[in-house]
Amino acid sequence: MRLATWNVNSARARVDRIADWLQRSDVDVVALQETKCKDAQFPAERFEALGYEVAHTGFSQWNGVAILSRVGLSDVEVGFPGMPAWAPPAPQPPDDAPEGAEPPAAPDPVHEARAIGATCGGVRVWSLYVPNGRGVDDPHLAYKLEWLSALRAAGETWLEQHPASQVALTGDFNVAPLDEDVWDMAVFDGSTHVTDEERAAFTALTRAGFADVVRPLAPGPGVYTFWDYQQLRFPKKQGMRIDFVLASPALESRVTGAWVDRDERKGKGASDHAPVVVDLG
DNA sequence: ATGGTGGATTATCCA
Repeated sequence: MRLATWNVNSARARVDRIADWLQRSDVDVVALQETKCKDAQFPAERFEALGYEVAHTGFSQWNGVAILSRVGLSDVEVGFPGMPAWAPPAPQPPDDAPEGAEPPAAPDPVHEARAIGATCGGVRVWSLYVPNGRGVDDPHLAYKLEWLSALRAAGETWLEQHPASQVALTGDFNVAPLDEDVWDMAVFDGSTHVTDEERAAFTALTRAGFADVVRPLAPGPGVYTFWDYQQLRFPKKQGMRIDFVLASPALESRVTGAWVDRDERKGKGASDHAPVVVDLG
């Protein structure tokens, strides 16, 4: 069985490329992120025509995750259990607010489509789009760390109760765990993706029993999964390794191959991420 | 010093 993850940066803008890639790459299950569409807009029929079952969640122009599977797809679950919603910080009252005035109401939490799970050929596959922390002083970074912590807690509990289960936590983690996972650490000084806190949150996932099964078979430095559209980052080979397949022990033992499909980043109309592929025996 | 690319939605926000 061949499993993959791919941040497609819009399913609709990329539908031809995704379909072509599916036909070329012989993938049985693929987790997609950043579909950037609502469920009714997701081009499911296109993938069904290629023999895939489709599960998608998305309800805004941002985020959106999907799983396509040609080995059967069951037990679809929208949202990872226990994940926090983004809660914008409460606005501060104006300086000239009268004494005793009602403080501004706290905004409602924003529910986002960042996780979908399904059982595909006996493997529990989770397509995950970890929040972008934006900046080190931005409240989105605290949210990202909470999100990763909740993911670790839920995954850890699951593995304690189902130690023999085959589980893949896969997707765009928006974390570069090692210095070699960015082309130049100096450029990322003071930026998200490389902070100690984000790296610790990622390491906690691996310590909970979810191993990065791609790195040992596609070692760096210089192996990336994302290259910014700006500043010719791809031709200059200036990328980041932020997309991962983290496998439970039972799944890890099945891995026979893994690679980043860098060629898919080439040419006009490419996503800014490349697919990451894992073969299971 | 700024914008630099690309997507969704429409003058911004997001990555």
